[in-house]
Amino acid sequence: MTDRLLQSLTDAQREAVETVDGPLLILAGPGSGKTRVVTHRVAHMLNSGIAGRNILALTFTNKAADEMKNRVEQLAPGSHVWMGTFHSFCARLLRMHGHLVGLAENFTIFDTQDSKRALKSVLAQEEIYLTHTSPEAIVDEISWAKSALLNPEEYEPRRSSRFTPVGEITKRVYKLYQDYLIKNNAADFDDLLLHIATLLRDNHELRETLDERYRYIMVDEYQDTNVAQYMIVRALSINNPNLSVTGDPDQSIYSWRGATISNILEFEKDYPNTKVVKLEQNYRSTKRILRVADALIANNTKRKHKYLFTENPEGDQVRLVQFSDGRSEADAIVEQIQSLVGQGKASYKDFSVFYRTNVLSRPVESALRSHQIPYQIVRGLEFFQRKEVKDIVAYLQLLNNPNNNVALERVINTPTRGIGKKSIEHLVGHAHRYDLTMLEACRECGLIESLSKRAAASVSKFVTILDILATQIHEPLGHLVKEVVDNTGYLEYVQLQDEKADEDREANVHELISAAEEFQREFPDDGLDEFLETVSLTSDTDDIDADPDRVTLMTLHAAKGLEYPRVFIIGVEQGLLPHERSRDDDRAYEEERRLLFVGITRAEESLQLSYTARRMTRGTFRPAIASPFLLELPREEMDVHMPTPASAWDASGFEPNEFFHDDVPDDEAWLQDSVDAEFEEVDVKAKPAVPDVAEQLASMVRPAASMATGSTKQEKLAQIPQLSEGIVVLHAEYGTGVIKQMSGKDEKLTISVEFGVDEKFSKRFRWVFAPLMIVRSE
DNA sequence: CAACACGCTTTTTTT
DNA sequence: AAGCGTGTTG
Repeated sequence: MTDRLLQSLTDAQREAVETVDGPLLILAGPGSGKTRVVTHRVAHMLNSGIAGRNILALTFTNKAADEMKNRVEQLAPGSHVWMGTFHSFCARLLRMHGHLVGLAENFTIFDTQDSKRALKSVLAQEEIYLTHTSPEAIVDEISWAKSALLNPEEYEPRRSSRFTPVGEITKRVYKLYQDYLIKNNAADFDDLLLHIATLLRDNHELRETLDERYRYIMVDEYQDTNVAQYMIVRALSINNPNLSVTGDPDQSIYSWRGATISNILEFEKDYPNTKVVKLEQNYRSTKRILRVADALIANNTKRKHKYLFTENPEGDQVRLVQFSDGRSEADAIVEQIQSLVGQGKASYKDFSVFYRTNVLSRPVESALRSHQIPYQIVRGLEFFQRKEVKDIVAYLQLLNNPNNNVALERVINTPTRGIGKKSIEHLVGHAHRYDLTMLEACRECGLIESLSKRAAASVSKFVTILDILATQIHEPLGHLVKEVVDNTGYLEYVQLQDEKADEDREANVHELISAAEEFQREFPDDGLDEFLETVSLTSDTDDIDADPDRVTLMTLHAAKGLEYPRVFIIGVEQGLLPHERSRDDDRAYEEERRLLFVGITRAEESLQLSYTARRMTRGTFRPAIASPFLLELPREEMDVHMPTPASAWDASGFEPNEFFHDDVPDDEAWLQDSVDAEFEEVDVKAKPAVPDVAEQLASMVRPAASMATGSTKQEKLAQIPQLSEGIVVLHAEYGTGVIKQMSGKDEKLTISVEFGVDEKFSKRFRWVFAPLMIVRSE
């Protein structure tokens, strides 16, 4: 068996598979058979007598985990290897050991939306009104801190947020937010990692037990691990440093989520006797596709050169096409697919379409639908994120964890039952005053004087519904979900909405019931805890209606680790790829390039990149400009299709067929022109060197990251000389104001600031502590 | 005091 | 599409 396993592998691959003990770093270029190596390695370990329960394989996405599970199952059926995402692994550990950090077994996992609501509750409680930043920005900042393993005490604003109110506010609310989560018996995504990392650091006994239990650990996509993930892996590999990681620095695309590429670059330093295996031969793509990818990525400066080669055929040129707009782009692609499938040269499952942002999928979707081509979309509008699904799930979460105030506030008036904003405010106030959960406060609604009789009656009815449902909590999941839908009258509520908005939310409710039934069939021993965990940590219901032969649509991020014979990458445009937000940041810019690199290297046989002349954004057409990355691609490998210059800007008389004539300019002037045009546009918009006050103030409405004032105590002290009466400052809550009065010195400096446009009001602050920054000094 | 309709805005990427 | 503020109706 083992021999057969090894036979099919190349020398380099076999070396990786056979290295079982000790640290192992597998540097795997795209298409180098990494998944093959990892799965064969697991099978090989099992064959050499290592128990499945001692092996842990961690991935980033559920897709990657499923893929691995399936392939290991084929090679070594019935093994008990724990394969899953970091987050699901940590969630399972936290079910067992959560009490050590204040979480009961039935804790709820808050998704991004829940986290935001939780933060809003905290802000409301603290009476913090954000005028110059957003809850999203604060949640993001907390998320960043958590993935860097900074607890509320250790947190200091990071570089980019230090000069905005975000840093100040985060410092103020991080701890409170965290306390709120614990009170709700809840953990956000980052907590799953943070709590486990903290536990492993502080609890030696637990660390040793788990280190011993998971003696062999494999981590996929190691270049995308953040500090928390790094610490977890490290903590589990001290007594048994049999850690193997795979990765490719050129495919690091998650730094925005806190991934630190140094984890992979310094792996050899962390683990002294590391064996390094390089997988360089590509088995996936044609020579041409690989050369295009290589030429592109060579433009990254912060990069080790890597040799990529393939023995695959030369293949066709990479197509580069300009379309007039997103619709013709979508239509043409769908027609290409239809035509190739019609000729019997390909089937639907060979095709996939990648894009930078989720919105770009919409025209492609509608084109596919109108041609009745089967397709699947990887997390576009995520099923479990839809309002109707989240509502039902919130009921389930509340039943499972009565401390979950976020869920309660979501469902207390959904369907509407006469409990409005004011009533909820009274309930929140009551809960806060007597330190109760929202549910407890609801039970006492008769005692709350401020609550109207009518509202109190509604609240009582709501509590009764919950109590009835609570008796069914151990029923089979499908039944339970149905009970929730029935008892709350949710279907009637949703039908009403469907009629008005011409939607089909009802279908989604039914799909959720099926999903619950399906889950129960697959995992008969699991209950509500596990179901809700799965719901929180997965985003699509892929395997429910699995028609295997369909076109796949996904973002470039989601595409990592996958491969398709025929790939389309749409919207390769300035502002999209590279994305607008990476414009001023070299490192982010290079990450955008890696993103395109990842996309290109997914293709086996054929690849088409496209951009448009104008693209619909937020309801209006804007001229689009070809991505500068396209200029970096080797012209001799490309097959360029573009319309005559005149028609590019004249959408009216434009037929899709016109795009495919062969009237291609010899030089790259057309592309260069678009790039120049962009530069001109930038120059026009560029801020004057010395902006006037009004303009400065206007730009403050959305504070830019580049504002040059400080906010640590040291920096605040250093700024004092700049202060004087009449100076304009920005307060995180109150906005801009003018310094009216100053007293005290240094740390004791107290200033009084007048805010407000029509209605003026003044506040006094100790300068070093105040969430204030200098807007304009003179 | 609640419900609903309307317009405005918002969004990079994911667990 | 969904959240938010605003205005109207009940």
